[in-house]
Amino acid sequence: MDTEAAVKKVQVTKRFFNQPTIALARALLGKYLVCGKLRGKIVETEAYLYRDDPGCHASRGLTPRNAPMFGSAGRTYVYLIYGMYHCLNIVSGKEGDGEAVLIRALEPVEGIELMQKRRKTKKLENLCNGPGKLTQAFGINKKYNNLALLDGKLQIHDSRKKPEIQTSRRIGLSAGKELELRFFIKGNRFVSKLDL
DNA sequence: CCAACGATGGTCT
DNA sequence: GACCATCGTTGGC
Repeated sequence: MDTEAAVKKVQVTKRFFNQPTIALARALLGKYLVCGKLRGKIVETEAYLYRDDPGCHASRGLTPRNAPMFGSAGRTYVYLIYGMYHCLNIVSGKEGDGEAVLIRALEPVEGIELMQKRRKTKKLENLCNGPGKLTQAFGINKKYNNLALLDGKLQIHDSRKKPEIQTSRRIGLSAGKELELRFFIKGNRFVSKLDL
């Protein structure tokens, strides 16, 4: 009873984003991504690091595309992948580091009808169980790039629950595929891939 | 069930 | 011109 309504409106603090990238990738699990009336629980993330991570967009220096990654923590980095889909990241680390956390999957919570319409399917498990799917369901595109999450149209809301976290290699990379930098809520059926 | 493949266009060399 | 932090479909079992 209680707190469902109250918890909904509590954003994380600015301090929340100022933790090391891997810690943030883990801390984001169980939190809520909120965009207008849409709301989803974050169930899967990946960390992208500056040092010794050839899979990171920032690993070969600043370019026009990856510039948001070198900004301050708590901003978005949205880019187009395979000419069709967008990926949503949350910039992390210290300014100039070039690190970020990729949001890979959500458990749909509110605004499910709109998600179903945009994704052209009713099946809940198929609405947000992948980085390209969740941006489609939430209507996230390049216009959402390089925006501050605090007080913006995209927000992260808090949750007190501490989910049980499982790790694996990251998905879909050629370089840096061996690193154990994927994090997801154990047993959650909205995760993009359960094996590995 | 699952492996293979094509779509599609921005980004960087 | 090659690469790509993906996804839906297809065709096999």
